[in-house]
Amino acid sequence: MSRASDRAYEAIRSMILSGELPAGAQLAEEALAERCGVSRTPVREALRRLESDLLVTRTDTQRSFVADWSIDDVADAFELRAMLEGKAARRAAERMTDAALDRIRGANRRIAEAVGRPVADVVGFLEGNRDFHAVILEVAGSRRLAALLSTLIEQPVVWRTAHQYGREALRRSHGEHEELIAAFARRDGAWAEAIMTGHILRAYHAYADAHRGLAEQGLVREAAE
Amino acid sequence: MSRASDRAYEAIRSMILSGELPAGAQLAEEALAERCGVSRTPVREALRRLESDLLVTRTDTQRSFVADWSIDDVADAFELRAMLEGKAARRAAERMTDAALDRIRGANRRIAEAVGRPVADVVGFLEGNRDFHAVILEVAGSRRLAALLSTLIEQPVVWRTAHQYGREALRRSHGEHEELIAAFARRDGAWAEAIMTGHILRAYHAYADAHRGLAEQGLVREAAE
DNA sequence: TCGAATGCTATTGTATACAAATGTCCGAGG
DNA sequence: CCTCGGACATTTGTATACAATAGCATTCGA
Repeated sequence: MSRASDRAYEAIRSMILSGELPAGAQLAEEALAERCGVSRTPVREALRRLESDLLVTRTDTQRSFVADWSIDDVADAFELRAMLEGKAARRAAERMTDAALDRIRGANRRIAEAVGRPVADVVGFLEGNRDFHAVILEVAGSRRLAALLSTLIEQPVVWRTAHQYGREALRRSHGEHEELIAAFARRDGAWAEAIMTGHILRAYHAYADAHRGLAEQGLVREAAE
Repeated sequence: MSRASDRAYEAIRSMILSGELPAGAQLAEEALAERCGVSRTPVREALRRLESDLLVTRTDTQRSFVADWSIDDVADAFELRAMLEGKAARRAAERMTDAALDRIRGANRRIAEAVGRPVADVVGFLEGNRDFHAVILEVAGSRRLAALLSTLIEQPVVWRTAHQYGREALRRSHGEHEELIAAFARRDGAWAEAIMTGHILRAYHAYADAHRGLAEQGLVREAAE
């Protein structure tokens, strides 16, 4: 962790994910440097990283803006993610160890707890979910696959609408994870791939439905205006 | 094209691809800056880009080295590339236009010419091949897919052994391209995907065979020592 | 009134200086 | 002979100054 540039990266990233910096906003290095309390050099580095994460775009004249994800972009990203995570699940099933399986079970147990709370703990759910998928990716054992997926997993729109998911959707997610665990326990790669692909695509449609609902209420574009 | 940093990127990249900078060599910013005739700042930027291309790795203490691609890494990359390019071919077939089809045919015609020369023109082949795949990716119309694939297409080991391919392998490649064109002409996504996946995997095995041959002659590792 | 040229401002690109961190090597002590 | 420290050399991180370039608005001419 090289202090300043990582701090800048985290700071800008969270400003984008939270919507504090709305889609289309210009990202001037000097202004960001001041807001992050560092100089332009680490900010520049952070912007390049965010650009490769596709959270930031640059015009042909090198000016940076918060990326504006259209509905099609999100669909595109989910489609690719479904394919790649499916692949990861297949590889993971074929290489699964008992120790890793325990960690995956633990993550899903934490998810169950978060969902079971009197008031569903969405942040807890997201954390458990992240761990669950991270262990699978680790067991899949492909640096490249991990690198490719890392640019697809965190999208601002999704992040901001995750809280719209109902308890039912969270519970269904937990159930699909249980099925994945069964596939892993049997080391059945094809099964794991099928479930994972469906799991991601279902998550996409849950997002799309929630987003459509918001759009009808005129609640989505406000941040960009 | 921001002059200095792009020059540094191209310069370092070609030094790696050509083997002038062997796998495992340390990349000190100052030394590279001097070799490229620029200051450290653009070199740093170039190194970050090369790192995201997986041509350069960094230790936990932030020192950069030319990435060392093991056989497994290469297999891994080809496997992913086969999947992603297959997907791209499917999408391209579904969205193909007559104009794009003409460009694809033109690229394959240039490949045929390069292969047909008295002495096979490998550089011409590679250029035509690049165009061929680039148009498909363009028609597929997924920025994300293009971004993911860009980190997989150019690998130093492959680059250096491409010249080992025999004329027969080049001709077979051309033939597979013709079949792809047929699938595109019929807008048959499933067909295009199947052929493309096979095309990439065949290329992988051609590479693996050539590489194995070199290894037996003890000709591969010399650059790393 | 419209369009093009021009000067001003904002923003990014590059170089360089210095600080912080890492690696290396050699000597003292066990 | 090995290991543990510590000084020195290398390398990377950050800040800042300055240069180059793009954007913008205003004005001048037709």
